[in-house]
Parts: sequence; structure tokens; C-alpha cells
Amino acid sequence: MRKFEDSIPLQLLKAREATMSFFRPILQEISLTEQQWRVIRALNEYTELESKQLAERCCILSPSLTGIINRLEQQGLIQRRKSPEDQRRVLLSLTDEAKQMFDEVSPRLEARYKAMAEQISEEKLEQLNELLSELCKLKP
Amino acid sequence: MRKFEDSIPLQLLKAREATMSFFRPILQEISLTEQQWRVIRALNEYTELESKQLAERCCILSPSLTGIINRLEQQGLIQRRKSPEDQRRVLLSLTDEAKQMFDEVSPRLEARYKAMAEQISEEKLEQLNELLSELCKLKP
DNA sequence: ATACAACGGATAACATATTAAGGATTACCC
DNA sequence: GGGTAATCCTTAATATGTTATCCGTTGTAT
Repeated sequence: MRKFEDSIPLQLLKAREATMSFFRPILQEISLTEQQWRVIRALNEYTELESKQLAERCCILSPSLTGIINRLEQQGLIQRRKSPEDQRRVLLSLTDEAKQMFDEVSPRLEARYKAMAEQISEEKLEQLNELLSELCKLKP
Repeated sequence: MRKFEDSIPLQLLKAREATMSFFRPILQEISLTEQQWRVIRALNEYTELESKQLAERCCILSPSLTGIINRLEQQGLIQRRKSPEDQRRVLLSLTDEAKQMFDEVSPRLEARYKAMAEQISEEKLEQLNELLSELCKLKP
């Protein structure tokens, strides 16, 4: 039988930890969790999103997202409004304060990402990207 | 600036979700969480481990592990004993009941793993393994 | 031997993950 | 148009993730 360590899910977990260690110090400095930053990053790119779409893109289940949004709203970083056409849907966007904060912090995180990317080479990163995309298409 | 989706940590997360979806139904059937199974799997292979070593191998932080062990002990699946040489250390091992349960369930999970592996081909899996190992060596 | 740093677990406090169930709104069907 | 199923979000309950701190034990130097 295959060994404990030879598990793709476990390896993915470890690799993720390794890569996240590049960013954690900065996020800790600005008192945002990894998930909160993911949400902010997504909203910065898409301007306004429905809760469901946001959850999908960030890979966060909606019950978790509810709490995350609540806390970010509390901190004045996110705005909520109901969709005019469909009262069930919630539209989310960044506040001006959040946009400004994003512009300040983002370059530092990008620099860390670049530092990481250079350590493995652009070529391997490309290759990894390809393989991970394939994994995502798998269906049980 | 690179797009939101072009983030290695996020891609690792999504890929992990995709692969775990192969196993989740079975784990749910036997009422064990992903982390609990990881712990059982590790102990099945190494017989007896210190808490710290177990945490390391399973990629679980020790505060989380404490709770996981408590619950597994409660269910009669794990035994705790203090190291005779060093009273600080805790030695963990599976109960007979857990070993039996493992032998029953493991084949089903292995079959799912195989099904997953075949969908991407052994070759790509090897390649992926290699790249993930490299990622794990990265240090900020 | 004594003081003190270092270590291994455990606890605390908060944030998130996961599954199930609830409440409000909308779409569908007869 | 009224009943009903489907949809989106939220709440609830339990488990885990994350950081900081505490507590008992061991190592170490004086």
C-alpha cells in the first residue's frame, strides 16, 4: 500500500502552507486573515459581486463567507446592498477606505509573490499551473 | 498586475478541494473528519508517535491536534500514554478497534485514490509530486 | 543544588470549515 | 392566481485553524 506521505491531498496542503508562509507576516501586520484578504482581492478585481459568486471565486463556502463579510463590514472595508431585481441576492463591494488600503498593501504582497516565483523558476510555475488546473477538472 | 485567479496558493486550495471530493463521501459515511482520518492513517503506519511528530507529519498545528486526539480518544480509537523517559511527551497509538476499522475502510479509500490517479495518468502524477516537493522546500 | 532558559503540551480566544436546517424571495406549473 | 418547488442567504452546531499564553518538565550553567 502506498505510504502516508504519498498522498496528493496532503502534498497539496503542505505546498500551500509553504507558499503561504511568504505572505503571512504581511497579512498579520495589517491584521487581516488569509481569507479576508482573498475576499478583498476578489472584490478589488471585480468591483461588485453577488455573495454566491464571491464565494465561488474565493473557494469559501457561503456560511463561512457570511461571517467574513460581517467582520469586514464591521471594520468599514466592505459594503452590502440588496440587489434591486432580486431581493434574495446580496451585492458586495469595497469601500473607498478598503480600496486605498489595498493599493498600499498590494505591492508588498506582489513583491513577495515574485520572490517566491523566482525561487522555482517561471517555467516550473507554468507547468504547475497546468497540472493544478487539470486536477480541478476532476470529478468523482 | 496578475489576476486574482493566477495565485498559486488559491490554485493549490482548489486542487485540494477537487481531490478531496473523491474521499469525502466515504469519510462522511464513517463519521470521521478529514483530519481525524489523517491522524489515524499516520498512526497506522508509524505505530506509536509523539504528539509533536504526529502534528508535523499530519500538517496539523498542536492546538488543533489536542482537540482531535481528545475526540478520537473519547471514541475509543486512540490511546494516550506519557513517555517514561520524558514526562512532557505524550505517546499516541491506535486501539485494536481502530486498527480493525482502518483495515475495513482503507481499501475503499485506496480504490478511490486509484480512480483519481488514473484520471490524470501516472506520469503527470509523478510530475506533480516532484513540483509540490519543490514548493515545500521554499523558504521565505 | 539553584536559578533560569528551553521544551512539549495544553488552554484560551477568535476566525474559519463543514454539514444541516431555517427564512425570505422568486420561478414554475396547473 | 395560488400552491409548490427552487434559489439565495443566513443561522446553528460542531470541528478545526491560528496566534498567544500558561504549566509542568527537562536541560544547563553557575
